[in-house]
Amino acid sequence: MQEKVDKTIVDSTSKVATSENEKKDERVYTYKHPHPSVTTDCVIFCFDKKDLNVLLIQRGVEPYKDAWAFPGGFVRMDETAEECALRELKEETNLIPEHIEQFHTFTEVDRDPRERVISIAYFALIKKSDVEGGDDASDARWFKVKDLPPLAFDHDYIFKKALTALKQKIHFEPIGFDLLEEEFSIPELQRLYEGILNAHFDRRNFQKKMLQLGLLKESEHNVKRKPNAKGRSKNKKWRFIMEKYEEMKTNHQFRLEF
Amino acid sequence: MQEKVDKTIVDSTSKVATSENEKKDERVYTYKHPHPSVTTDCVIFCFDKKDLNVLLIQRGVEPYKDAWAFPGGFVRMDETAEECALRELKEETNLIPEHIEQFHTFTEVDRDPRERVISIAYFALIKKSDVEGGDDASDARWFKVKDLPPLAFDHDYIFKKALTALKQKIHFEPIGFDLLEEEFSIPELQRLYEGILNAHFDRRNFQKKMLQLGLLKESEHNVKRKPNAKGRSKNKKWRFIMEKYEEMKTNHQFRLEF
DNA sequence: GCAAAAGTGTTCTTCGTACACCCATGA
DNA sequence: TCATGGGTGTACGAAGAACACTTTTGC
Repeated sequence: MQEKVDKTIVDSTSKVATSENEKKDERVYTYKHPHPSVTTDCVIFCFDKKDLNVLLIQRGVEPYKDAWAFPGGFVRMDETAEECALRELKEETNLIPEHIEQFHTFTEVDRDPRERVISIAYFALIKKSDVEGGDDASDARWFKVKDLPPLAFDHDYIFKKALTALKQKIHFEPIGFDLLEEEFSIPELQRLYEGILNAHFDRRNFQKKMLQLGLLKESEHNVKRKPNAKGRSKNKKWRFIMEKYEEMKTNHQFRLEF
Repeated sequence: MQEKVDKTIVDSTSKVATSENEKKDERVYTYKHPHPSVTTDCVIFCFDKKDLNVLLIQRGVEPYKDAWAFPGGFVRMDETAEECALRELKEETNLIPEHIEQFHTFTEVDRDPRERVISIAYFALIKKSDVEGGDDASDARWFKVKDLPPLAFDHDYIFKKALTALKQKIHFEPIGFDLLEEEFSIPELQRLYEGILNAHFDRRNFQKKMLQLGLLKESEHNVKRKPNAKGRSKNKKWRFIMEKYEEMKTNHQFRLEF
């Protein structure tokens, strides 16, 4: 009932800021109703030649000591969940993703054995070239999606949902380019799609479809050939035209499907 | 950093269950770190002849007194967010949805002026026949999606996301049937799709596509005609075959797209 | 009785799919 | 030099889109 809801809100608002004046370590926060902890977890994807990879961090303490888990941490009172996810990512792995996206919130009562923890989960995409430089944490490692170790907490389930969300999303939006370098070949792009969707496409049809979308342009660095040279040319590189995509999206002309 | 995260978890675990023995009203919950409140909000859709509708509840107290808002409330410590959404739905509107689905979690720091509140949002689908009987709350009312009043908090934004999520979902899964009666005509189904997707389809192509999916069967109550009668027959009713859909889904044969 | 809605099939065009050869690259 | 991978075009079939007439239904 509406009355009840608002009453509850008023109640729990009455936080007794017990000890603003005490020593910092002894400050506590008191509520008339129990509150869960809220964290974010981040499934970071990176694509390397043929394989989709995710970044895991090995836990140093109980519970699930030595098990692998996704990076994440507690949402602060002055930041949104997305800001939290980005901050934790930076702190724990020194990575700044090309794309980040909330995909699900996990709320099973016993998902953390210590206390009630609700986790808002994100998937993030990163280029391989961005990884070199970042990712200096010794307890962090990349794993092939097809070959993951056992994960802590409910992170197996989180991963499954993350992969599903990624697959769904890539059906509709050109987020795959966030996993590739600025310039890439069509076969690279195809391996990416095949890796994520766990499928196989005909090379020629894949290329035709991608080029028909009108979102790719040839790199200026491609070697130019004589107008009627035959057979294979040098490895062609392409670029994704973000502006074109934005334009098509606002005009509702965009439609990708694989 | 991993260390820091776990330390934080340990800290905030040290909840001082201050007063299990005191009078219930004076019991308080104390944490070493501030915790946000966590609520669920529920965007309930219902389809009526030509229009998609949502259920809103008029607020009785400040803030946003008299403004309209989605039903929802605080997540209890012993229930998942989905259980909470269903419980609140039942309590506030006496409705039991055909389908409920989490679509986004809203975490803007100032979305509630009183305190930090994170809201896990669901959309729910309900048949019109289920509404009659439920929905006895005097402060609740159905509104056409195309004609909503101003909403409380960030509920305008929540609604926009809910509608987008519903549109996305109905592209891929036959959840539209949860909004229709057990038996329905093809034109009814078409109006539903057109209403949700805000589009127009050719009647004959729509029917062809729907029947081709193989998920519909004729009602046994349809009047039978002579084998070679001409012209229009009586209004035909159809049923959705859930078992067939499940079968196709497990065999990865299903593919809907509008 | 009349206007609005609903049942019904065919044609054309578009898109997806299957498929083969030649050449560059690097082991 | 040989195997692998990459560039390129065409023909066929399936699916989507456009489209008219007749009958029922409800005002």
